[in-house]
Amino acid sequence: MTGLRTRFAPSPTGYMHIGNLRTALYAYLVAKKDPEGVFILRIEDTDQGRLVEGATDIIYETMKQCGLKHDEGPDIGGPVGPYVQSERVHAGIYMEYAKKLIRLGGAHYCFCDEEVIKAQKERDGESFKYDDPCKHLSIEEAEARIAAGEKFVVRQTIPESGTTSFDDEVFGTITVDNSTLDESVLIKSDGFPTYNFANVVDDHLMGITDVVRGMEYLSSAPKYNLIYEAFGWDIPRYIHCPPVMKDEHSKLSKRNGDASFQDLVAKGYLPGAILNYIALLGWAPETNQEIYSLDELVQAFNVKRIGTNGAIFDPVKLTSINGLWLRNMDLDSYYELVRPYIDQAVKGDFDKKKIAAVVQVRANTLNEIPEMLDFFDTFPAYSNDLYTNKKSKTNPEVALTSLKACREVITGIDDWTLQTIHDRLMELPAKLSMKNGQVLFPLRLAISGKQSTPGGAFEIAEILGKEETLRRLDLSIAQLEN
RNA sequence: GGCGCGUUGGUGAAGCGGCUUAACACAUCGCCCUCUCAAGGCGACAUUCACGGGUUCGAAUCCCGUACGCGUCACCA
Repeated sequence: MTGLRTRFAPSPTGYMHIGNLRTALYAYLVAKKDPEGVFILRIEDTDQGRLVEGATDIIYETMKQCGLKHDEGPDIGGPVGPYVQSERVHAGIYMEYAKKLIRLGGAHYCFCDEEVIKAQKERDGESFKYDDPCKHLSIEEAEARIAAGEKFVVRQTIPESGTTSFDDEVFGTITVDNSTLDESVLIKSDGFPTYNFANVVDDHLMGITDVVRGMEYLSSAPKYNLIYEAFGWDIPRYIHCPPVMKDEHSKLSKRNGDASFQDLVAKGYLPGAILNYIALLGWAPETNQEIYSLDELVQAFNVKRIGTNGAIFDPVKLTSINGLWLRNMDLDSYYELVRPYIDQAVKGDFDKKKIAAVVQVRANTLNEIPEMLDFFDTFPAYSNDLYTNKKSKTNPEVALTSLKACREVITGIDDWTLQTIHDRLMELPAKLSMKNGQVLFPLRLAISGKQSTPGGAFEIAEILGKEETLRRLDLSIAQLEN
C-alpha cells in the first residue's frame, strides 16, 4: 500500500443524503488525486436498531450512478476485509482490540447501570460529565465479574489533565483540554463497538491515510487520537467538511423532507450535474470554471480550498448547472437521454429527434420536457385574444390576413423541409408590407395553440408535417372568422 | 452551561496587509437579438466584508473583546 487510501463509511439507515454524498465525493477526489490512490466503501452497521432494509443497495446504486467507483468494498472485496462492520464484530476484531486497549490503559471495563448514569446526568444538568467508579477496578477484578456473567461495556479512559491537539486540513490546529473530553462507551453491552471505537480500529486496519468526514466529528477527534496514541498507531490526515445546509439554521436532511439524491434524479437532474453542483458547495476551484465532469473534478480538486462554513443548498443554482449539462450534450446523446420523456408526452408519429433539438436549448431539467410538448398530439383550444400581442404588433385582424396568406404559401410547398418552409414563408412579410412578427407570431400560435412554445413557427410546422399544419391552420382561420 | 468551530451581497464564493472604488457564477432587474419562450450577448446590482476596539503609513485581510450561528457533551453515527 503506497498510495493514499480514503474511505466512505455510511450507515445503511435510509436514503442517500446530499451531505453524505458530498462527503463521499470529497473522499473519492482526495484518493483519486493520487494516481495510486484507493477509495474504499465500508458499511457501518453497528447500530442494529437503526438499520433500514434496502439501504445498503441504495448506497451501491447511488455510488454507481454517480461514477464514484470504489476500489475495495463489501461487494467487490479487497485485502483488508471484511468491509461490513457487523461482519467484523463476528470476526471478533473489535473485542480483541478493546482488550488490548484496556491493557494499554486507554480503556476500562464498566459495569454501571445505564439508569444510574442517566439519573446522575439529570441531577447535574448541562455540566454533566460521568465520573466512572469502574475506572478504578483492577483488570482481574473486572474480568472476574464478567466471568460471573455480569453485563459490561468498555469505556474509554481519558487522562485527567493535559491537552490533545491535532491538525485538520480544513480547520487548522485544534487543541482541547483532556478534562473536557467524555469517557465514551467503546464497546456496547451487546458486544458491538460504537462509532467512536470502530472508526479508529477500522481506519487503522484498513490503512486509511486520509479521513474525510463531516465536521460533527471535529470535537470528538481528540478522543480518537488518544486511542491511536495508546495503540501507538499513526494518526491519519483529517479532512473535516462543513455541513450542507437547508437554510442558515439547519442542515439538509431527509428528516425534514429535504431532497435526497434519488429525489433529485427523479426530478430530472443528471447525476453528473448533481455531483458537479455539490462539489462547489464548500469547495472553490482555483479558476472560474464551473462545469466539471468527475474526471475534471479529480484534476481540479484541492483540499486546501475546502471552506470552513456551512453552505446552503440552492436548488435554483443546481437547476442552472443541470441546464448547462443538458445543453452541452451532443444531439445524439441528448436524444437518447430524453427519448423517454418525449415519448411520454408525444404519442403521434412525429420526428422525435427534431423535437429533442428544439427542447434542448430550453429545458433545464428532464421533467419539464413533457409539459412543453403537450400541443403536438392534441391541438389545444385557445382564445383569439392571444393574437393580440404588442411586441409583435399583432391582433386578430392582422392575424387573419397573415394566416390566409400563409395557408396559400404552405399549400404550395412540396419540399417539406425546414429550409424551404423558412424561405417560402419569409417572402410573405414583404409582400404583405408587414413585419416578420406580424406573420410569424400568428402562424406559430395558429398551429400550436399556445402562447409560448419550444421552437418557432418554422420548426413546429416542420415537425407537425404539412397536412397537420394545414388542418390546424384551417381550424384557426375558421375560429377567427367567427 | 462547558468545550470546539464559524461569521464577505438573496445564494455559492474569490480575496491571505497596499494591485480591491471586493473577482466569478446563480438569482433579480434592464437593454440587444428575436415569430413566442428559452438560449446567447451586453449592462445594473456589497462605498463595503457581523459589531466594537486595537496594531499599522495602510486591514475584509493581523490581534483582542462582544454578539449571533452551528457542532458536540448517547450503549447514534
